[in-house]
Amino acid sequence: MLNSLDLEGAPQDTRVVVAMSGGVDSSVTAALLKAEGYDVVGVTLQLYDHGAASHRKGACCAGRDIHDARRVAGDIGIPHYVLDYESRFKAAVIDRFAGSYVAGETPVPCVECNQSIKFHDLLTTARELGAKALATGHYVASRRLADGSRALFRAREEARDQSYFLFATTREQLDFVRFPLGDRPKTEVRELARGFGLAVADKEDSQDICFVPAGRYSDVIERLLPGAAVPGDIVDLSGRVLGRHTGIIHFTVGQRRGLGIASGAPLYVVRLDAEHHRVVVGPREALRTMRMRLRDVNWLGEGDLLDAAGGKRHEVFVKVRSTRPPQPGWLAVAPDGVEIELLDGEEGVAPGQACVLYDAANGQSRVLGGGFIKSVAAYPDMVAPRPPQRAGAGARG
RNA sequence: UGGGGCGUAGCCAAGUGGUAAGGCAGCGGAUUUUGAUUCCGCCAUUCCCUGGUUCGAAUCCAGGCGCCCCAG
Repeated sequence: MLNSLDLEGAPQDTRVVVAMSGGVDSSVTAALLKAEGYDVVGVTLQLYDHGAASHRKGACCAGRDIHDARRVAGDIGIPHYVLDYESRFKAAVIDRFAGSYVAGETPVPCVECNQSIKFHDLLTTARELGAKALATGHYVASRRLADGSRALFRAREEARDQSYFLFATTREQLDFVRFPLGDRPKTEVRELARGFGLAVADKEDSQDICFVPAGRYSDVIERLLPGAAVPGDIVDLSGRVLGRHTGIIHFTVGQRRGLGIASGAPLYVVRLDAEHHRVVVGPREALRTMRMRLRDVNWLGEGDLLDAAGGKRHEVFVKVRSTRPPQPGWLAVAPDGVEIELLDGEEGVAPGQACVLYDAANGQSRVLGGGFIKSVAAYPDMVAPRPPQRAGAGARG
């Protein structure tokens, strides 16, 4: 008989470390497990600046939030530790973030953080503390399969689903991590928070990059890597120079604002050429990507990726950003990596971003894994004629 | 200094007597636990200048200034 965390033993004999950010979700996670009788230990990671970001709304893991986490731990009666992960976080997340932009890519620091801090270092720490599991407040679900291993699924509330940021979680990590909120809607979590009398019950949701204090991520890069912003040309798809920019680190594929070029129609960043410090711009149509190559693929579907693909195309549903539903596509294992083809294409697909794969378009589909986008098919290759708007599309319903 | 054309916001541009469209750029906000996108809002008391006609002028007239083109 397994307990609510799919573990052997009674809750009171089961130590669980909860990663507490100081926000509502992780606080409720801790309170929930404590209420069930688990031996809960709260751990908060101090990840960056002590003071600078402490009063900023929607941040986590520094200053004010650490105090909130400590207070919640005290209120629900669990031991609480604050661990200094600043240098680890800087090396694994912030430095790589900056390097990625300099290389003309667009990083997803939240994935890096989950991958190398929360589910790596913190997981090790949890084991050292004698925990049988590490629980977080992420909105994602994991379920025990027949063979005892665990699989990852989207959250019940699709709008809250955070699986995009967790695709890189390995099977081993998945076996140890639990997500008690994955099947609960946010409104219920807020209610639980009030029910438990948590001080953070009405705290605003976190958003934006946590370690960027005032919203300008490029300031962080320039502080970290002086001289990283190299001015260059803004060119159109044919190479004609349209203007100048102050550094490709200020841009990402799909971006419209900030180009400062008045042409009749809006211009979007189509590609970043790090080697020549050029920003390539074009019309919105040029933003559509049909194919991409992935690196550092983490496969969480059935069996081995090669077996799963079986030498042929494998139907998948694809997310290239957190805020859009999975789109239909095909996965193929090529000699030089995994290639994804999208049926309808996506706009503004940037190298460096995550490409996450699912087994269905809707509902709590299973996360099949994903990878980082290494390259996208260049625009000229992509002018494959799109079918005209189906006039009768509505008739089929 | 012969002829022709033009001058409206940072850029493009509609408006030919009735009280300054629109697009782009920019700024601000909403949305978003990555970057973007998207959406919403703001953005010329004034039309190169001066004078005139008119109840009323970006629009008509005169003069000036500035650009552009064609010139045997």
